[in-house]
Amino acid sequence: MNIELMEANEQRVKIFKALADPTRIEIVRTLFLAKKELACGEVGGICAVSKSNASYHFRTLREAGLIKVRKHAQTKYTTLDEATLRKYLPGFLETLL
Amino acid sequence: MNIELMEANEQRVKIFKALADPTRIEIVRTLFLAKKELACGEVGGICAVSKSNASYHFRTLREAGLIKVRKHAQTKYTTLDEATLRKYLPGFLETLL
DNA sequence: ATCTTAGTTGTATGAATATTGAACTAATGG
DNA sequence: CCATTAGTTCAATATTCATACAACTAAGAT
Repeated sequence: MNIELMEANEQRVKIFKALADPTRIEIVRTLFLAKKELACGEVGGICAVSKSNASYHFRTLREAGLIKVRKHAQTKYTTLDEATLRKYLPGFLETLL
Repeated sequence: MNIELMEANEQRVKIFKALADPTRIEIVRTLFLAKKELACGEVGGICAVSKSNASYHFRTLREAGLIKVRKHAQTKYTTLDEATLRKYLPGFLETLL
């Protein structure tokens, strides 16, 4: 059982855990469909979550490499990290259409 | 927020939960690479899991629609459910190569 | 019939996750 | 400087999930 495979599988598990939640699926779906950046606070407008909970979901997605963050003033704008998605889940985003 | 989307997302969450575990990733990977059926008891030879634990993992995968089961005598042979995989995760299996 | 083999199910336990609310930091605007 | 806004962090709680072990069912084999 080689080491590279184990590392790749760890990454896969992290990604699947990150997507194994309805709120986070909705975040990813919104980011893909709207083709625009999303701020943490806007998530509350999509699903019914508190801001601290939204922050937690964003961190989970970020740590899995699924989103990237750009900071401007107090606001953090997130976008999908397409490189990760293409590497580990090619074709997945299109199934959200 | 329409009802069809919510149902599809529930299914997505179920699938991602099912794949969010190293043992189950290995099972899926083995089924794909070996291109043969796998019996519950054989899982212990791939990862270090007890038979009841292997049974639990198979149930999780089956309930997510990721594997199909064929029974012969006492043995249950599983294969990937390619329809589900193609619908929700097209291109994923190939990333396991 | 008895023994063995393959798998399931129940219960218990510990680990990981999700959610909340309050306190906090950092940037902005008056 | 003070108030506001956006987000993070912490502690507490609730829920879900993974694992183990024992008891069980079902199908064969002798």
